[in-house]
Amino acid sequence: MPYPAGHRKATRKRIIDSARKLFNQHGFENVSVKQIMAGAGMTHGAFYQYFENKSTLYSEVLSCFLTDPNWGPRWEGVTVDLKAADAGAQIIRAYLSRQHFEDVENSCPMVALPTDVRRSSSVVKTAFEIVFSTMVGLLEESASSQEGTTRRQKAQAIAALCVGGLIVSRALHDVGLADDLREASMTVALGLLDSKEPQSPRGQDEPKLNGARRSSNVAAVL
Amino acid sequence: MPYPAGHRKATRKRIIDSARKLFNQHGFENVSVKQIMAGAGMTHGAFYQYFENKSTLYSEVLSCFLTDPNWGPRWEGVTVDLKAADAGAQIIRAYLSRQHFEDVENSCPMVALPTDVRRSSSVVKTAFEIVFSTMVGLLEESASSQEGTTRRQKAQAIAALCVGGLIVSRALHDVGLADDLREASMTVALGLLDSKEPQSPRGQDEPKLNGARRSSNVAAVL
DNA sequence: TGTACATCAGTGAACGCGCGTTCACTGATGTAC
DNA sequence: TGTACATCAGTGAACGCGCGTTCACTGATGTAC
Repeated sequence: MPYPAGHRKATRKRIIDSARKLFNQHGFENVSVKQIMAGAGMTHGAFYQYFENKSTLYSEVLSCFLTDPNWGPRWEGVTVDLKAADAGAQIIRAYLSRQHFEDVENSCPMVALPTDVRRSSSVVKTAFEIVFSTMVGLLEESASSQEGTTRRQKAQAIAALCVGGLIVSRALHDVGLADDLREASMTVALGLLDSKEPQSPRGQDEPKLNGARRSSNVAAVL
Repeated sequence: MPYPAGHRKATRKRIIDSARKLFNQHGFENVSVKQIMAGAGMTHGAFYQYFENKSTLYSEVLSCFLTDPNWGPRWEGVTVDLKAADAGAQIIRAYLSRQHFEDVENSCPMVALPTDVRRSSSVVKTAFEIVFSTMVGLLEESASSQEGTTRRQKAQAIAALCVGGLIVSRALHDVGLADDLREASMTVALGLLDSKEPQSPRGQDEPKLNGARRSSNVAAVL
């Protein structure tokens, strides 16, 4: 067997990593095979020894945000401790941080690619759905219920607010307005997380911190 | 002067209308000049008698959501009365309606195109910003302030929640989950609009309903 | 009323270009002896 | 230890194709007389 074991695996990872960054910056359709392979330090011909075609690469890239814990993007200086009591609040602060706003390359795929996903196959949509559901699951553990709103509904809305706040911020021209929106989204999201049923005493409905969902690889989706 | 007056103007409108629908469905970069012109009932050559090039068409299409009141998308069976006392709630319900979810072609550009806008010129971003600011302005009039949150911040967050809720819904695979998210976003957004400072009596901070912003053409942005 | 005409909206062949994909090849590698 | 070899990762020319854009043209129109 020529070439060391793991050589192919490492090269494949390099291609997917290059594709992820380029997709985040330019969208699915605006990135060529040549660009992806150049980003991985190779020429375009080698691509077809790793992937059947360009389409199959799409869902594979999205899936990698889930399956490999080491590939989860980490925005400079932003950390989230999923085992902390205020994990939900930490997720919101990290997601709507200026670092995430600026780090397009390593962005959460829900922020950079949702409109591409809408137009894609059900495989891609399913991968997207898993990312979203994982985020909702994490937030749900920290959320409290309220009159007319279940914890799950609240968690879904908070996730939508985080994603929407960042997407819209990035599409604005005025940087100051973008900051305002990002911070307003953060304030309101944190408020939603904390707000309780007025009549019920504080302290019930406390998040369970040791759920099975808190495996290390889910951190990667953020 | 050959050809009746207004002929060119009508043709131009047909091209922009065709482009708007195609952009909403496939994104900026995935629509060809040939497709746009076919949608307007012409061949591709005529395009350059109406626009300098394909790039300049982008911002023009976005701008049309603002300037021409008649071009504002109306989702089947959904109406908003901006002069009503509950205008803010009506906007939220219309925006997160199943009709808007399904009517991709006539969708709000903030839902269909934000990731394309992020990658575009400052002209396009500025047009996007105006749409967003108009929506925030309308919501602000219906919103109440709350401890630690100004009415403007609340309105910004509600807008982000509306946009984000719909974008994410459309990218999910499971239709039931998409409905859940859309309705959860709606419930929480309406709750945010209504919620008041607990200590202060209800009734202060009432929205002003006759502001100068309530001109008819702003309806077009929704 | 009828005809010749100037105008210009729209046509479609042609251009250079970059795309996704194929494939004959080159050459770096670990193994066998 | 040194050399010949089989393997296969990666190269880059070539393909057909659709893109944005150009431009010589066709033909529908309202006007002048």
